[in-house]
Amino acid sequence: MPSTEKSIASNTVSNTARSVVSSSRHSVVPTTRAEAVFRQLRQRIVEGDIAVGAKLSEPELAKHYQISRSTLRDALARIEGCGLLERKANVGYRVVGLSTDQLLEMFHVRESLEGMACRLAAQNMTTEQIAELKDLLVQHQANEKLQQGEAYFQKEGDLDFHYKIVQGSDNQLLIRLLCEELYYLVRMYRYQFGMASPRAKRAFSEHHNIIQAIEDRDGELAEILMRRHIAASRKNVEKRMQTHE
Amino acid sequence: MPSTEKSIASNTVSNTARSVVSSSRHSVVPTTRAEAVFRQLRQRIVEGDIAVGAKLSEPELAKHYQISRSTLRDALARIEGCGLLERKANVGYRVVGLSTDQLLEMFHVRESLEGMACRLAAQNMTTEQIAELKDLLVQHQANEKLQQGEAYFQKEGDLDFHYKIVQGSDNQLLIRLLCEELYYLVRMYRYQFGMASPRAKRAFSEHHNIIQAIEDRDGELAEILMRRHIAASRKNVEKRMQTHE
DNA sequence: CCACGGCATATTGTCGACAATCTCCCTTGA
DNA sequence: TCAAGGGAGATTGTCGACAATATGCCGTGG
Repeated sequence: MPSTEKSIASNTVSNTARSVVSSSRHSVVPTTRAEAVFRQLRQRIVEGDIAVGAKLSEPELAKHYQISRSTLRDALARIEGCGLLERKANVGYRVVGLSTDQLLEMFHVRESLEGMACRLAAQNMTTEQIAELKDLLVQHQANEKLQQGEAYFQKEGDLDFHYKIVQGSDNQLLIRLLCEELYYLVRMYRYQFGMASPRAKRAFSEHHNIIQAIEDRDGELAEILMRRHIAASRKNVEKRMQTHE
Repeated sequence: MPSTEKSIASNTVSNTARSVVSSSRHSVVPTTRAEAVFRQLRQRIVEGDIAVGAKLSEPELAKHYQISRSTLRDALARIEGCGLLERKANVGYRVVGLSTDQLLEMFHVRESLEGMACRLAAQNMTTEQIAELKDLLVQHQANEKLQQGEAYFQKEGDLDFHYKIVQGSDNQLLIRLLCEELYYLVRMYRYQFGMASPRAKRAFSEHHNIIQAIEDRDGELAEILMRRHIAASRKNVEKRMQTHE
């Protein structure tokens, strides 16, 4: 049995509903020092504990984690693979910047990639996976009724929803690109920009329709709905950008 | 002048037409040992000089390139970022395997990603970029007439065509995902499977129509055409799979 | 004959130190 | 005052050695 919920469980604040929906991610225990530091550092960067655009000092970080620079550099290289760090020769690593342009770029990539994932999910998801997906939505609904307005956790739940669909695509490459590269960036943006969505209710409805299309095994429709769902989020951001500028 | 065509020049067979269309890629000179070995090793893996699925011996490679294991590991980590290597803790790096399933997965990802790239290219490409794209197609046509049947080099040119469109999308994330991660895998597959396309003429025609849609700034059509173009290649492979099985 | 366990070997993970390069500041001169 | 050049300091790149782990072989027992 997979008995590793320690580090996630240490997030004692949000245990009410969050761990229920997020428990399926990252279950294995780190095997090596570099791997452990990799995960810790990645989380710190995602959550904004290390500022965007900040330069990382190898000596300082190595001392902080009580590891050698070699081990730290191994960890940093992995984080770079997640798209969270940039490296320049003879200069070092730097947390990627988060411009609104980049945010829109991500939406475009997600629109195409998750659209395809949704099409494949309609084709490949097992009935059990679909049932889990529906359960997730029910939990979200109850969750939303409990703490309405607190859109933040709903948004983390939103990512779990997208996560499950991508997993259901049964396309390893797609899963890797989205779950191991893009979604960390997405989460970093959400921590950074707050992302109090005024679209909560509509998003729920859209999620529901997407599940319906998947259940009907209508891949074409499922893809269209997912693309519109993400495009709507993008347009929402674009509108707010124009307002605030 | 960039004086690093040694290992490429050693490929004396294909200098006739290949360097003409592919010369624009990767022109900068490597700055560090790790970077240099990174590029050499990546090319060796792409071209199949190191067999797929083969395990890489760090001591052996370090000795071969006359560098320390630390430097080599740096290079290997970068190659892993290209999706060409897999790493297992306490076991080491291994060249990724190339199953036909994975090949189909790549087609699906490219269909969605390059479809979006094409849509954005229709929107963002400059007239000069479009002109370059047309020039490229003209070169391919002349090239094809010269060595008709030799579909292999045409295929490398095909990748240049897709490359230019992705660049024209003006979406840095998209460019990174396709040009710095997926396309190396694509090229590795082509070296491995030969990929003597019977679709050469039709592909030319499809390329032409795609350019036309981009020139008309019809992003919607451009995306559809690109997706069909890639889907057709996928179906072609699927058909051959059924035949040979 | 096969399955299991332990040992020898080789490989990977980690460490600390040195070399090469960049950054910043200060001096110098116009 | 400002621009250019040089030097001190700090940071990254690279190296070789040691420790921890996996792999394969061999012997033992059933």
